Amino acid sequence: MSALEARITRGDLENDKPLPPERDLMEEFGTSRTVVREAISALANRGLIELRPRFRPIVRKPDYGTLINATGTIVRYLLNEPSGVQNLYQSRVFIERGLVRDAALNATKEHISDLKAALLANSNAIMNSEEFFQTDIDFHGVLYRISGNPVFPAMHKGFTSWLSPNWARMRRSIERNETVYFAHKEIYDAILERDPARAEAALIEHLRVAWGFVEETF
Amino acid sequence: MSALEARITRGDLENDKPLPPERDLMEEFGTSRTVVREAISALANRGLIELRPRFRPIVRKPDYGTLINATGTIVRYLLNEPSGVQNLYQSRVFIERGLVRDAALNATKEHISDLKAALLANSNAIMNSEEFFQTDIDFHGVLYRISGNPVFPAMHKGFTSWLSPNWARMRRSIERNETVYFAHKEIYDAILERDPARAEAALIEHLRVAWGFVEETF
DNA sequence: CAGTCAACTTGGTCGAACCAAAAATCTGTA
DNA sequence: TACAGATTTTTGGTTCGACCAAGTTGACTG
Repeated sequence: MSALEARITRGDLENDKPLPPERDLMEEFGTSRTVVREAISALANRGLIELRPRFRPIVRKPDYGTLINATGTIVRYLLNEPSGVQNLYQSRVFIERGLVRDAALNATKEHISDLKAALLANSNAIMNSEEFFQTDIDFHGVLYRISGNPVFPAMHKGFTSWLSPNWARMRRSIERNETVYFAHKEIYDAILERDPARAEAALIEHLRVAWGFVEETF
Repeated sequence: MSALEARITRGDLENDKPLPPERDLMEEFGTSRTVVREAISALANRGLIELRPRFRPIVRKPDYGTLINATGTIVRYLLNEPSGVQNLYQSRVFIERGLVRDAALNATKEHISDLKAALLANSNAIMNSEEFFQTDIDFHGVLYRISGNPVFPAMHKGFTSWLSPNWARMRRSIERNETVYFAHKEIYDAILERDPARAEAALIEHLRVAWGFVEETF
């Protein structure tokens, strides 16, 4: 049963390597194949194993990303509840407010440089809404990375994948891209000037406006 | 397979009610019991179903708390990795910094009253380290509730359950309880005075000191 | 009417079997 | 010998039937 889980978490099964065949495992644990399969599917649901049909299960050392993946199903359900989207979006705003404040206070030259590059890519994509969407995500992604804590990039991945369905419905236009770009620039400038309050204010305004764009399509 | 999941998320299976027997489900979906069982265990692993041995599975409408429960296994693994605990604790500090800032800015009279009550309970428990531990958690819990966003209390539950193993090892004493209490009071006072910067500073110092208490026992 | 015990229900496990696709092996040709 | 194709073996996915033990139900008894 969960002895299998132990074998994985203990690490005596290497990462990215296929699991032993089910028939070997049932012999090793002295149990039936039914039990082995249930254990495997349980581990797969928790993200410790990657399961492709007809292929040997692959051991995945869990990282903060698998955490996000594992929660996907439930989050998607919660988003369908009253104010589910709002609660999540509000959480995102909360996080990013803290992130930009910290960025303004602590960002290194490299971080600033990354941010500038993301901003440039953002600017270059204004005419192409498809591409702009991605550079938009990337710009915010840099903010999450500046924290230096791997938890935050994972959260960013979660936010984007969970909220993008709503986001994707948004009507796009070059003017809106420009609006977003200038908002990003304002955030960048505030960080450059080491002004956390201004950075936070700029971010709040940015996400408020963006939320308005999304809401408009209900 | 996932048609079962649909039946639950669609809500035509009531919350807190037992699932139909496996043998009925296999008839309903025209599949074997093995498949039904795998589907059920999959849902259980995601927290949509509560599974007690020998009892009928109980449908659980997922909330933000089940999200935390579902991630427990993976988080516990991540905590065993290098700087896993540090990453999580740092995330907690980050969140609470934002929370106390917002509390200082937006807390209502009721919130302040709740906080005051939590502080009082904290004070009353100084002589009893066991009880103090709980009131300590509760005090921070109020901070999470003030946000008004159900995501945050769930995060609080996660932080406490994930970090408490480390926390529990901490050597306790009345002096330390007093130190913690005064730190809480400082945070409370700053919120009362609507001073976000001071509240944040007090919280940072508080959690820095507390971390030191924990680290001391490595 | 309450308590008890037997019969039924139901989740947990097992074993055997079959299928299809992947992996490994073999074979024949160049 | 080397390589491509055919063949065999392995292996995951699924089904069926059976058994056990614990929970549930209900009838029977005092």
